[in-house]
Amino acid sequence: MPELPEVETIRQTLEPALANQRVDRVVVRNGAVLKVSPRQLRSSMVGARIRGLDRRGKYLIFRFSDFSVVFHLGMTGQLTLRDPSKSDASGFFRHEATGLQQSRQHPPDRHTHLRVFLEDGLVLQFRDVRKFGKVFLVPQGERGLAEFFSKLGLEPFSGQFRLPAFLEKLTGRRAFVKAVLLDQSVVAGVGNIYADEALFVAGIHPARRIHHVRMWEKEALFGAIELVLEKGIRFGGTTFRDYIDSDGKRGRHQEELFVYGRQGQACRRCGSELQKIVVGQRGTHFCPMCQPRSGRKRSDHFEWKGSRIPERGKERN
DNA sequence: AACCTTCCCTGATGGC
DNA sequence: TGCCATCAGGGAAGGT
Repeated sequence: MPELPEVETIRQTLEPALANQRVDRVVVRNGAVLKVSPRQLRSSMVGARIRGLDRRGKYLIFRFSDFSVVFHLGMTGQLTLRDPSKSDASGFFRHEATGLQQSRQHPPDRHTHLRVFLEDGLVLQFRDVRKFGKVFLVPQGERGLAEFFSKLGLEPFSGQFRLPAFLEKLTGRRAFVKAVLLDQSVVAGVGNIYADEALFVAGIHPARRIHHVRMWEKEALFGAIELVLEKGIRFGGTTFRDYIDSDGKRGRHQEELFVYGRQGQACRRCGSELQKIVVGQRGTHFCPMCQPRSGRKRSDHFEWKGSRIPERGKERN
């Protein structure tokens, strides 16, 4: 599922191809994913120029002069470019850990709900098998966007992502720490993969209640969130990279995951068998040794340097 | 207000 | 081989 690092990767790879291009034509196949009428979307976009691509949490923002078109990719949403003058790739590839389908340049099919034709001939295609994705038309630049995102939580890598603000968001809450991480009004952009990864890095059992998590653990969690998101972006996210790049390079993040999708395999840090449980209706992966239910002792806490995994016995810094 | 459950949707998977 | 039940999961909605 596209989370912050995947959406950021998409943003980075799409922006150079789309910035300052004029929209020539908009074709809607299935309006189910649109939170605006096809007619209104067309009349706004056609003839207008894409000024740039921004991101907020898991939302991708196409900024025009007088409005923005905002995408949420849901579970299976894809935004891809197709050059009709080049031959299409055949078939789809399925990512083992995330289940996300990815494709190289592909012809529109019954899941391709929206196509945006650009002045240089490229076509931006929105494809979403499960239709959990959404497309919004947000009026008038900053004011509209500020209102649109008013309930969204702290934005990682921004000036607002600071420890005191994070702690403030946690006060008064008693839910599972995993559920709190998935709550987009706390930290924007963390989904199931990166929640599990962050809890592993912080050494916190996902089914502990947030109000029982110690202050030093919350501090570790704060740092862990930024660490795993940064790492996800650095490895190009888990999915969309290679069909956007023409050289076919694959993202490598799936090979770097600590716990997500690795149940039954050995913990990269201690070698224990990783487990999968259900927490708050979500599949949850963790290491029973590194993330004990009762919490780690502070003296056993370890600092992470970058994304390197501290080895056992060498974990104190 | 915070929390929990249900629902949306479709392809993959497993049992028989 | 075919058929059906089950599962995955982000976020909105509705109930407590």
